[in-house]
Amino acid sequence: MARGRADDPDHGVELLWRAGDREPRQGLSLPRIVRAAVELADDEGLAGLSMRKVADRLGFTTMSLYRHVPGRGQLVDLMLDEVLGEHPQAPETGGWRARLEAVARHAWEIRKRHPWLAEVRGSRHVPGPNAVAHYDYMLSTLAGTALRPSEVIAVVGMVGRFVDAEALVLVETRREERRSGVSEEEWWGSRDSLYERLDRYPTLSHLWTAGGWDHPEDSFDFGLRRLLDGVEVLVRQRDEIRDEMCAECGGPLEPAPSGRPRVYCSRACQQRAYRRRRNG
Amino acid sequence: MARGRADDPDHGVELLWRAGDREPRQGLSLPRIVRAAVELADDEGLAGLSMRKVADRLGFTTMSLYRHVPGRGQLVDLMLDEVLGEHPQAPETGGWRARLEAVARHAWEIRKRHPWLAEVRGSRHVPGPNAVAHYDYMLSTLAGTALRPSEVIAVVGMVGRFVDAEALVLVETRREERRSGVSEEEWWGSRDSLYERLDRYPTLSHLWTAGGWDHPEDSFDFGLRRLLDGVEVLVRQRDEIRDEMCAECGGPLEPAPSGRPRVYCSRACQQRAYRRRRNG
DNA sequence: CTTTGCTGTTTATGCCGTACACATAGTAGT
DNA sequence: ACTACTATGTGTACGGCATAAACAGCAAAG
Repeated sequence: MARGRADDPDHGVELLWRAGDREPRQGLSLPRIVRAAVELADDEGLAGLSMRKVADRLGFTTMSLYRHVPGRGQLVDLMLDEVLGEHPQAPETGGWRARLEAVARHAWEIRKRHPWLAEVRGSRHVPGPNAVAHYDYMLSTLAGTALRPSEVIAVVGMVGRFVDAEALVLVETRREERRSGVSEEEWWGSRDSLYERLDRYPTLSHLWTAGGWDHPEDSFDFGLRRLLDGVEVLVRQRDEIRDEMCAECGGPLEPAPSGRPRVYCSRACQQRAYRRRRNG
Repeated sequence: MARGRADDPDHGVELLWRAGDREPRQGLSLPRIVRAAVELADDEGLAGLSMRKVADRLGFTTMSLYRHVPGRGQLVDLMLDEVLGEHPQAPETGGWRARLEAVARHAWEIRKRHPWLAEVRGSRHVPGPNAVAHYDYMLSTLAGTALRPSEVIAVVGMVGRFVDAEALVLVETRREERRSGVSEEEWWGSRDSLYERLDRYPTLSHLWTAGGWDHPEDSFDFGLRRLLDGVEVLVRQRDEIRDEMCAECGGPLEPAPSGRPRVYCSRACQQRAYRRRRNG
């Protein structure tokens, strides 16, 4: 096995989704390689992850890895699913907002433990079972709202990108601090030759003297709150619309004589929805 | 010149902020290097930007570049400011929301022209004059609101990261499509071996059959709207608070007998604010 | 006329991913 | 029991990357 060329995605799917491989008592094995790679990336970041170093860590030659993994790219895919498997989503209760916030904070925690997660780039990473489980759970937080399917997907995508963007700045500052031995604050504090030239920028100067940089907001908390507020605006909007129209055909909804809120405009629509739910 | 080592940030400041260098009629020069590098990155992305290729494009040897630029990192800093200089911020009118949206869309356009902008990583890029001008303008859009200084800064940071995150997925898909000759849609459409395994994920399946992926939201437009909605919630909240307290000392505000909204609680506060505005 | 500094070149070091040919060992088939 | 095949690990090599260090030519300054 592992004979597929590095650019055969289907082989990657196979590697990701086959479960419970027996691990040989000695020698290399895919899970061992992946775990070593995760450790390495935790220590040195994704840029510091090289096939050579992974092999060294395991006490084998570089090329031995290629007997088990098609290449570096696929190794990263496998690492992704590995760490998501270590942090299963704990089902939360509450409204959509509480659950979505919990899911975002969970992703944030995972990225603090494995900072390289946010550094993974590329649009064609085959998701493994754990990644899909996470994604499905994120989607489920909004499934109960009146958001349209495409909107649910868009919101989840946005939240994911938000967490990654925040994690990315975090890991970058951390790494530069570790590499140079100079803290971010110190480094920027030493840029006098830069600050000398900033007088001519009015708003910047004003916010500076007003102390805007002295007690900055927590970037993640602040951003997450704004983001959820923005989603909430949309959810409320959709809820209002839902209250006025048929959930199946979108037609107008006459108020029920009983005063109880109606969902479908006719018995026909109600049954169509029921059948759709059974089949799909 | 250009004798500073690659890890001397002050030398980078010097390079970025000195204006109007005379360009020699022939031979290398910093502006020519930067322009060639921008062209290259436009074509091949930031990962495709190498000192070798820049030098080739100019018809010089690799090492000749190092006579003018300390290293690749500083070159990227210079490229950043170069392209921001090509797209000056057009002053917009309107409320904070219209202006902030315009500024975000402007940044989005720049990133579509120079996709590598979003790929620039690292927390210690010295900003050049054009970068600072852009930043100052972004800050100014919110200066008229009741947001606290730290909140203005946080919002601007969030918007910037949002645009970069969206630009990043765009450039990544584009590049993979160009590299492989297979469109994103085709590629994912060919992953049958993956889709076979997704039945067990309920929300995912439900949204799939509901057609959530058939007509996806425009990621940038959708996200920007949510984001601005979220900021608006905060602005409104702060405005309410502002209406109830003194803009200078934060103390309670008694309603004026005339009914006209008051801003300061006392003449003393009004004068303090006036003096502060004159000095800062 | 020589010294100095600016500019470009040459060579070399140490990373990286991975293609390819080879060695070895265990196993299935006869 | 002998053979052929397969799985697994190794060694060497190629092309690409950033950049350090030494060197060569040339122009202006002394």
